[in-house]
Amino acid sequence: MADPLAVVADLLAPAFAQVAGRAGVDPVVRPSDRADAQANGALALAKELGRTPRDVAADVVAAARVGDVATLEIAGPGFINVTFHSAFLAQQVPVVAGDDRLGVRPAAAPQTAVVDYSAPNVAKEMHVGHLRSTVIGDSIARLLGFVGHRVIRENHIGDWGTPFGMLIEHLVDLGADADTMLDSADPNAFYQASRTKFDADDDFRGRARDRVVKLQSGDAETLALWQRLVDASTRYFNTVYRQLGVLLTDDDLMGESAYHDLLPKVIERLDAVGLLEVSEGADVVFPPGFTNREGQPLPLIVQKGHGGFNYATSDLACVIDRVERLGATLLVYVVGMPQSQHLDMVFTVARMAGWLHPPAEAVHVAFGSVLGPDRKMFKTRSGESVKLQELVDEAIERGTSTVTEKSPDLDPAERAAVGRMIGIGAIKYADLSSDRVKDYVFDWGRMLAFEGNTAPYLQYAHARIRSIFRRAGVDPAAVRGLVPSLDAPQERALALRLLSFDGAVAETVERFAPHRLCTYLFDLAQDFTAFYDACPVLRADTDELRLSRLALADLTARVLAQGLDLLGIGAPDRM
RNA sequence: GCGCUCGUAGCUCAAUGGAUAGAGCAUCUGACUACGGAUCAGAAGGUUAGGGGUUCGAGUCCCUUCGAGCGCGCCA
Repeated sequence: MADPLAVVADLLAPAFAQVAGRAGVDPVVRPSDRADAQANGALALAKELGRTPRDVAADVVAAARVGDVATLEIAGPGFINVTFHSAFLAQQVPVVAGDDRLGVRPAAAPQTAVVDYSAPNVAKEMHVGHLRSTVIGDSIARLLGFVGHRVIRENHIGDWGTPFGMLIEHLVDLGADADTMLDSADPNAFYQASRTKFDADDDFRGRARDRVVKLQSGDAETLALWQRLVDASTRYFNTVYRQLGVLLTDDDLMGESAYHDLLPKVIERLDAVGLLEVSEGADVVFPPGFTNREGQPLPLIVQKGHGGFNYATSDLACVIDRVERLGATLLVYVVGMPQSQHLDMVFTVARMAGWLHPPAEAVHVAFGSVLGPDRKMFKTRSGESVKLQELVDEAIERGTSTVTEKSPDLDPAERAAVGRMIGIGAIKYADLSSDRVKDYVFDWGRMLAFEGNTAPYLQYAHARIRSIFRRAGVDPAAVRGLVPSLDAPQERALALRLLSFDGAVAETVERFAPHRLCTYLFDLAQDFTAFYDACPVLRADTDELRLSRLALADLTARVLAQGLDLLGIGAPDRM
């Protein structure tokens, strides 16, 4: 069982090897608009063999044993067009339908993958900036798990550092009122109030600095106060996470504080391998290839002049912890583009120090910004960053009101659940459906539209299929062993698309590119509506054809639901 | 100044170095008393920002110009 394109690639590989006289020639099988697929390998091979591409293609076709899978045809300068036998496609449908993973093959080499995402700060608001990391990271965690990797989610919250001196002192000053302040609707208020006091009050500033020292040295009372701050923020993060429907829980928290004890060790170990240098009073490492404004070597500062550590140190401790304690072989950082140079330097230093070495690798899954209607950074009218909580609330509200309008007969509980699925799905899908390295414009109207490449369109296709089954009175499980008829072109196209889920997931994972999966699901939904329009299901001419089409519809619904789930999006049965 | 990312149809976006650059929205034309019209079929719309190069083949790789955004020693 596999994607038909992968099947034909495997079948062509020996023929290419025979013609080339060596193994390891890529048949270069790609989707095609001229046929079901095309193999482009002959063009590249012709150069190597000093022959014409068409000659090479002819030899490959002659040597290929594709049996009853497909027909091969040479076209153009030397493409090999592949047309699958409909019987082969039909026979593959129940194989995929009978598989819990819907034909998706497990990863050839399962890894232990740490996915670092979301990363909000304690005592601060979550804003749009956290949206992308949270949504993309969650999808990648789901995808990696689905293809069989061992996934460790890590939420690297900002829970350590000098600001905690003033935050804790402010907590002390508030006394009995502290809890209401901490749990107030606006987490920024607490931070702002302490900041204001810090800037205005010399005495407070002094206490805050003393408090940092106490915190660093592990003073029990201070740690207890610190813990109250962390707990309050964690409660707040969790409400947002539950509303967003992301996987993160308290078990995934791995804040900066967790690495605190490892920081001196990082310095020692850098020194031990001879990488540590002193520059302007600070301990630094100079990774090659990085320069500053003046064109001089750019250091990664691991210990400040006054002896404190900074984020580079804790990021290095992170690498060590993930590789050595967790046994990670894949370190995924779902962090915005602006940090690319910093992460690049950290990875480089970690490699130089011997902490990050094959097969372990680190990947920066970078993403662009969320833009407002003016195509500038998404901000409120007053120039503040948009609160994630408000965005989520509005999404649910908008989703719910569309459901109320379109399906007034749903009972209130289901309406609320479906409204949330639509609103949250819309936000997530808008974020995931374009190439993550690019910026995108946040636009309620477009993301909630029922037309076009949106979550509601996909959810609707799913709901419609479920509706067919309710009407048909047929248990979906009963049609899963059927070999469907693929006589109509729409049936055949739909079947081929369904069988390609495997390949779509594979390339999505390989490139950490959820938008590839989105494109696939949109294509699938379009293939389905074309099928639905042209091929009557419940009114099919024969019972056999009715069941055959129900089988295709059922598999479509399951692939849609599974695909959406991998994006972290729900698929309602009615909407 | 140096570095990174982006620039594709009116708009929003696709396109693992492969044939004639594809979708959706909007626009226009058509279909069906509709298995949920939240539909389907079709048309029109392009010098892939400009220039040069590599390649059998470039939106994609390299160089360069222009434009946009973001970084660049003790914040995270």
